[in-house]
Amino acid sequence: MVTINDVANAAGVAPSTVSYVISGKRSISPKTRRLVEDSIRKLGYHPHAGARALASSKTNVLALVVPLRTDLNVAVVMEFVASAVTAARAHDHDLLLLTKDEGPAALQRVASSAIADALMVMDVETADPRVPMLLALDLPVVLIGVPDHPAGLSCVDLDFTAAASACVAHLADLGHRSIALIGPSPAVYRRGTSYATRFLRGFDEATKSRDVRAASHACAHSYEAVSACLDELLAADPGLTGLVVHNEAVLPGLLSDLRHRGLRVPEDISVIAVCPDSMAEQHAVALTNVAIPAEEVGTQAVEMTMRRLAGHTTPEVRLLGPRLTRRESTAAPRA
Amino acid sequence: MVTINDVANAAGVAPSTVSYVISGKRSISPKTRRLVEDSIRKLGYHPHAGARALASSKTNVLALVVPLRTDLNVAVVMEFVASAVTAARAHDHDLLLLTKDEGPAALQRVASSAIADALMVMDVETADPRVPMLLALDLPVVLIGVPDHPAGLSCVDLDFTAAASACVAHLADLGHRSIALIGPSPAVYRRGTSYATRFLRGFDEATKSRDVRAASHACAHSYEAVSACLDELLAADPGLTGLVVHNEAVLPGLLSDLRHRGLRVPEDISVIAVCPDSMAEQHAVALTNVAIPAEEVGTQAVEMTMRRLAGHTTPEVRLLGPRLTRRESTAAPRA
DNA sequence: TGCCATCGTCGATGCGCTTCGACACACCGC
DNA sequence: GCGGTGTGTCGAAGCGCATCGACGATGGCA
Repeated sequence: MVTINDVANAAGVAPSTVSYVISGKRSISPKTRRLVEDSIRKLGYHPHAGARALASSKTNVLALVVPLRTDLNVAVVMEFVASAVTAARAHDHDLLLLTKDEGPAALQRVASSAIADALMVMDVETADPRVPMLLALDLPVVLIGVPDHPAGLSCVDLDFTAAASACVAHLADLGHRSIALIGPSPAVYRRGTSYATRFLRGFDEATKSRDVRAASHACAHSYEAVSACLDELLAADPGLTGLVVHNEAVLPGLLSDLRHRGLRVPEDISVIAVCPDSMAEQHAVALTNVAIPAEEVGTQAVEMTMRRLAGHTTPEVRLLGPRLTRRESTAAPRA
Repeated sequence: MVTINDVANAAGVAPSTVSYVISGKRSISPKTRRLVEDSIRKLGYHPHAGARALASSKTNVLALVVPLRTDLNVAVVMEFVASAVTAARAHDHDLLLLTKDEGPAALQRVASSAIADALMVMDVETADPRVPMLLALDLPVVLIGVPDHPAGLSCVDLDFTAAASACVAHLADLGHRSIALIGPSPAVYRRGTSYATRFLRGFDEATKSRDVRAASHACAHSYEAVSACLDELLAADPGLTGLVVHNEAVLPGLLSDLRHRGLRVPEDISVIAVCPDSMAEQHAVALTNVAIPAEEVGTQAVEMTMRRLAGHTTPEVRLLGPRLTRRESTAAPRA
């Protein structure tokens, strides 16, 4: 292993000088800098992460807590993770992956072992049991999602309430008088997942204020569940002409089931989805959608984290405005 | 921060004794052990990861290199990652996420900074440029996939060649005389992705030996690409009755396109997919499939890594046997 | 020419832990 | 009762780095 001493010897300077060249925390003459940098390159020197962490109490590692559930949208989670890794690397940080399954104790462990400098937490629940612990942790924490009482925690997410409004407004503007929300699986609601709750709230408020008949239904991933869900919704209101789908996994099954029922999209029924754009474009009938900007949320989460690490102490709550793209799956209902 | 000294003081022993209690590397009297363990619990002591890494040159971190591409199956990647994290935690290790985009240099960095104890590398290519570098690294490395010259590297993956054989055999046994492979996107083949190449080879060999007319076609994710792909295949051989789909993302589009063409599954055309079971079951017509055992591969990869870390020096290549499940999407062709 | 301020570099110290050799004590057999 | 063999515990050293105070050199100004 090549150490800072090796570099110092090669360059004919003191180890501390090498350290200052690397960190830039003291001024260095151009001559010395060149000398040191050449030696670093020549020897292929990389500072020992452990030693650095010990001496500086900074690990340059961000921990990310992800849900392992398959009832969440894996594609979105993956996209988020990917952009977070990339953004973290851009700030010279690495990403450590934790699972929600490990529970609050894992957060304790990471914090008190000084494994990471900050925490990013996905799949936040309305009354998330981890929040009090996170507050006590005195590490910077950024939540992806918004719990009921974020207190001193930073949060970032799509504004799902506004997203729901946008969906309802789009359909209502087209003239739909009866629309239904097909939501995530019951388990997601049951544990009070932040985004599901917020979307539902937005949907309820918007349909009420637009004077539109509304129904909503949680829906598991299986084909049977989708079918049963449509059965119920159509039975409850045969005049249903608009569907807001806040459950990406269900889309393929839903569309093919509609076809089986002889319901054409958008002629007989309009469908607007909350999903990544790539997913919306992938269907035979391209879907009107509100985008889930997983990539931007990931980037933002990292940026907020880095700001906290840089000393910004005031937590921010950032809700990204929804972006609705009209494609082929929505139209005015037939008179 | 509570240190090993605090624990030692609280327990009335030397710091080194505390260390030995934790590591179990020397025998400790039951009395002392209890004393120390109580203090640890009472103080909520967690060893400082950096200090530990510095002193022992072990980080208890596994690095995993994942592809960020969206032309790979995100669900499979996610499932793999999830099981790897879980398996790693079971061995008291954490998982650091790297992206393939960072290139070979990132592997160097991780190795020489002593950020991780071992590397797991996904999305391996036939002639992967990272292989020579990995060999030089003197960290344990486990590849997910099999390059042309694994030399001294451990590998684990589904036996895609055998999987292809199984698919062909299933269709041939049912009586199909003309079948086609719909593979991953052209880009995947172009960069020589290990699993795609191996599957194609297996497909070619099996169709040849079973005397079945065969065609194969790379296929991008878009609906247009799927459509064009089917156009070509059906034009080339109107007698086509069996489809082997080695591209999960394309399944929904493919199935709905077939329906549009008036081709019923399985009456007019049989479809067998290579995809996770959950995905196969999710379609209106449940799909006969060869499972992609992402979870088991993830677990195995970690187990192999841990074995290497434990001193097992001989690299192993482990190919998991394919498991075919017959569902509703395959049947004998009509006479 | 002499003094002070500034800039660039150096040495020493300590971060929290593991590990090695040393050591104290108890217990065995003769 | 003595030497010998373990067993359990301790103290010290050192892992590779960041950081702080100190110090020499250089240049400006009087």
